[in-house]
Amino acid sequence: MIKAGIECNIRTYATLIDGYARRGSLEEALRLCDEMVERGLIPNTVIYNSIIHWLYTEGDVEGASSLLLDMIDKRISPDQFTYSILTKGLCRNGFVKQALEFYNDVLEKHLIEDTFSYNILINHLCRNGNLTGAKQLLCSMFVRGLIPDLVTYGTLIDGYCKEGNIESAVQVYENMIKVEEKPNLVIYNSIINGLCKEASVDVAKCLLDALQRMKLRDVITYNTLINGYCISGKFTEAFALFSEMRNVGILVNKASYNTLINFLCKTGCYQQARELMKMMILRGMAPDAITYTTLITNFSKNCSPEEVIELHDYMVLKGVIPDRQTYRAIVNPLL
DNA sequence: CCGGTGCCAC
Repeated sequence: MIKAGIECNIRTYATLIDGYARRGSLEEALRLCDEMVERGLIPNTVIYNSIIHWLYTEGDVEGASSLLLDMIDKRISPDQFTYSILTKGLCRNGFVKQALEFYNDVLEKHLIEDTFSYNILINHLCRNGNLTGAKQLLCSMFVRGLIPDLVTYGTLIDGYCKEGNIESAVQVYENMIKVEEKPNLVIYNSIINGLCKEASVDVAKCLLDALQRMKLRDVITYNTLINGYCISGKFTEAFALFSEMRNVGILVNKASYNTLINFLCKTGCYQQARELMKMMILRGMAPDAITYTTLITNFSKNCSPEEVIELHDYMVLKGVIPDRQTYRAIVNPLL
């Protein structure tokens, strides 16, 4: 663009900066910020939002905070994106209480009314098992005149399903239907997961068949049910479903393999588990940190230290980035 | 140009 004499504007830089940050190159993103300033362009709210978001994702709460202060200092006004980014950043780094306080503060000042931030808070309360708090937040949305959307309902349904409280999940589902919201695939997947975890795999399978007829299913639907079969000890069905995916045109992913590898390990089939890991490599999928943790923890309990180290070396050679905790706790002491 | 939900481990 520069060579062609087309001027790069803030939007050009914002796109590049977010792209680099998204790919994990925060340093390059920050370098581009400097570059644009040198060219007389001032980073706007969008750019600040993007960088703050990716700093939080990396776990750099301090870096994110100082950038926020810098933003305020330079009188670049935060918007509803900023608030939701802060809400999620605080939550995911363990500051759920602060996030709630922050959000109440923002609401009291009538700065913003935003479903996104509510959804984030509800999600984190659910994950911490505080379904009562999550439900209260839903109520306070109504009080503030905010309309819950599919994500709000889906988040609560998932929360209740994970808690094993199918009755409440159904209640939320029915309320959702009343306000004319049709469930989306994400919600169906949560329900399938809930059914599997309370040992109703067969009901879950019926739901999958129904979704199949509507052509409404994806790799997560299948993975969830494969996991459900594994939980119930139905390996034949699990592997059958794994094979069936190819026929219906849904590509297996790393999670599909990881699920089966885990349950092969749990039933003592360590060599088969390792073979399946090699199979995923042959299919062009490098093992990930979860494959690594699954195999290493199970091998360390049941196989020789040499085998564990050999396994570690092999996976690293194939491109895995070892899970730090697993490496420190298990592999490192063996070296 | 930036934010929210679902599958796999510990």
